[in-house]
Amino acid sequence: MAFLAVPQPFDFEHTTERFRAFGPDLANLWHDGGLHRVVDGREVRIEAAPGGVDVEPLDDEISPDVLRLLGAEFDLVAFRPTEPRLAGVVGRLGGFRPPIATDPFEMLVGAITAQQISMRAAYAVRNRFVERFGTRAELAYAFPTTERVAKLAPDELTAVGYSRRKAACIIALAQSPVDFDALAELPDEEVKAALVALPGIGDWTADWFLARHLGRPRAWPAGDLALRKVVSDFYGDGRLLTTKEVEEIGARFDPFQNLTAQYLLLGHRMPA
DNA sequence: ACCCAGGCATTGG
DNA sequence: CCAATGCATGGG
Repeated sequence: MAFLAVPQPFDFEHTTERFRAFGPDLANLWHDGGLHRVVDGREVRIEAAPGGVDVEPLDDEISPDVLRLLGAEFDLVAFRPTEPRLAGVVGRLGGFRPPIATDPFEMLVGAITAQQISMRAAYAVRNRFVERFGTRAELAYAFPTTERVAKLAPDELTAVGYSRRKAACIIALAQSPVDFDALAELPDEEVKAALVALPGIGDWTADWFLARHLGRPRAWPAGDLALRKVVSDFYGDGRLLTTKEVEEIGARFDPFQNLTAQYLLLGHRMPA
């Protein structure tokens, strides 16, 4: 068990809430007070420690992924909103670092899975997918690889609960030659344009890719139903604001739209 | 038995 | 730009 320092402020429980909130996630498995994930073929356990986390095993291959997973790259020191409603949430959830989804394929498949259906339903479907086509290490599963998924037949995905359209899109994504390393070098709008050109990926999925995989500060998934609800509740007039209205409201949080969205959503899941 | 859930693609105003 | 449609599962 080796100690890994995480930039302060940092709250392990708030940061890992996502991996407990919607039921278990077999690829990011909460077990007995710690988070288990397969990194480079090895299962890693992460648990809370003063000033950071204890990690087992830990080496130079693993630590960058763990730090990204714990949202170390976000600038929480600069994120000091003055707007009262948001400031209240940030004060209450201090040290929350939005987790980065380190693997782009896993992130996009997870997002496609969650399109339109409830998070509970999405987790159930995705876990069946991970269990059937992934590789179990000890407790956690390595997410299914693009190579494996590229060879699947649509029926194998509908069998675990995907719609025919989602099944086709996930297989097409696995077969597509998209270069995620190259994408990561592009500005937000160009990343979005490249992703939205792929079947089954729209504004919502591309925005969450910017937010949760690339950690782009200005990512703002204005079409997200849960975000629309929180923003409507805080800044609206009683009705559910449209995507376009939420998009416009995002400007007042510039350049911290991503942190704002994730704090608002966590605040919504963890009421005062 | 419905209805809604952290959408998308398509068609048609 | 907006409205309507079908899709799959899980929870209320």
